[in-house]
Amino acid sequence: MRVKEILREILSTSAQTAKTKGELAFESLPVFEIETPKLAEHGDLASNIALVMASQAKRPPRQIASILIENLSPPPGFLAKVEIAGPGFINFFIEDAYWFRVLPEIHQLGPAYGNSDLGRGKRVQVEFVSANPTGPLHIGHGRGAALGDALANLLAATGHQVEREYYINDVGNQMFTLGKSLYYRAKELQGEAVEFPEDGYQGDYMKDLARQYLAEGGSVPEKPEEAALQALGRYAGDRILAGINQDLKDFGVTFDRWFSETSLYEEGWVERAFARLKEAGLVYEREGALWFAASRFGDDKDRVVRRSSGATTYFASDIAYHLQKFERGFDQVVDLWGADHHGYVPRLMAAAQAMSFKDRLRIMLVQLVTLLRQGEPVAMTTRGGTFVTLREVIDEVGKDAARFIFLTRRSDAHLDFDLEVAKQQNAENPVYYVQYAHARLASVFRQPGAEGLEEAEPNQELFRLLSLPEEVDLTKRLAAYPEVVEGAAANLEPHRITYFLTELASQLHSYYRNHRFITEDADLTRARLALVKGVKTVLAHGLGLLGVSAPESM
RNA sequence: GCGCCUGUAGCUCAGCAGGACAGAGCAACGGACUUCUAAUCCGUCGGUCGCAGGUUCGAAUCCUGCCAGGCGCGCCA
Repeated sequence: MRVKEILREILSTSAQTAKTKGELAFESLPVFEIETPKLAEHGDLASNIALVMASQAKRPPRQIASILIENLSPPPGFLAKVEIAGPGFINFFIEDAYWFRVLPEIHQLGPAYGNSDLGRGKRVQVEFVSANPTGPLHIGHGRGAALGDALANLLAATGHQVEREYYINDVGNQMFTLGKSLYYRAKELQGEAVEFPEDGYQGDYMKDLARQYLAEGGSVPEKPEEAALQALGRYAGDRILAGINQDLKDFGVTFDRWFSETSLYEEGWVERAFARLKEAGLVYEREGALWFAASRFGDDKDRVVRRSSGATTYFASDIAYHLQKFERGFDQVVDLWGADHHGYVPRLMAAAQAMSFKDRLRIMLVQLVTLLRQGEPVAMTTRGGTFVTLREVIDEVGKDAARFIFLTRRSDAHLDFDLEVAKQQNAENPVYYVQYAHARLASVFRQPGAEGLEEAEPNQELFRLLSLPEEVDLTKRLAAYPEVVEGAAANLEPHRITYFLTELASQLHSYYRNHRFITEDADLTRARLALVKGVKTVLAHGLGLLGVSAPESM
């Protein structure tokens, strides 16, 4: 059992005991915190229980704290010291020997240390990237990809059954525009003086695609007839999607399912969604169009789902898609969207509420990435064709550095991504700092002096030799790891892992620099190797969650 | 005009669903390699937490109002 849980239990028990003995009066035990204080003098863990009980018990917090401490019955060898501090905090100092219990646990669990069963039995879907197949992925998509993948990893590590999904908008106008763009680029290549349409996709990738199309013997009709353009659009869409798939693979991201919007129509999901809303009286006709009464669920206004032309809207597809998702039985669905779609959230949530799966849907917004090159912003628009692709970023700075940098920010904060900084392999680039810690340890275990010793079953007696403050602190950090993973998963915040790893690496580097692990004393060596083996295991686990490699050497 | 996100050290950002004197990296300055990888370590310098009120025993954190930056407000996707 974890230290925090033990404390919570003995504190609750103490309060109940005091109540029974008539020393404290309270209706029900209020919610209290147990947390790691910022300052070491305040102990390993501290609780505000006395402060939050004060109003109910009608006594000063410090007095309550003192009563609670008197009634405490901790397990033997657990507590070194308990203090009342400040306004009434209870500070707990845990026996060093107790912390070292985590080391055998890590050795035993190996790469599974850090996993938990928090989400056991829960099916979760993470839908991310879902970029329209009208052009290559750009750097903003990269952030979404890194984040979605790390989230999925976190959820999987905490015992959820996770599915990664990519939604393909392959219906409607944009496929037609894509076909039109291909058509005119092909005509240009054939030497015809045509004028490229203003609403076409300007990027050079369309020229490449046209070249490829012609090289494969594709035919270009005389006139831009609709059917021909649709076919060209499908061709281009397929090729672009294949490119996206490849880019994502090289970025370390794979999906369990690529979901086609078209299939929603083929399988009747859109009609099913309409029928369901109709039944509930939430759609109506006006000016020839069909409207969903989104304003009844907190949206600004009602929204069109079928235009007067008879064509359904993107929103209609999305309602149907989410209905389909929940019919698949997910306990939770996480949608990762670019922040430029945030205005769309209320209407989808309105639909979710109307169909009563609102509490199972979580829409996360990924703020935009401002790309810099040597401090200068780079303008990006897909249509205008000026943008830095994810492919370029992977080629220039590498998958590991890119993913790590994307995950050093909260998702709802804007991100400045400087290509030149990301490329540098120095201290400004935290990914190498963490990877280097791992590589250094790998090197230690390759030393002749480490032979055989690392295999030794670590026993508690041995850990008495770990008396340095940094050794105890490092162990405490390792012990905290599973909780950090759970917190990151529960709050959908992968950046917590990034920060944890940077701190762990920092502690390790400092320890490494000041002390030798392989020493004259075989027992001490054994103990220290057991400790740093634990560090190495946790570093590898954390990097794995982020989708960043843990190199054996650098 | 309305809505969402952001505003913490010169720069880039953390701050764990309010807690004890606000943290890290970079930059600047000064040190440390005959020793398991110096992509490292040690030290110094640096902040009215955008501003003003409010709630609380206690606020960077919650509420209100301003200010600044970003994004979005279609029978587009």
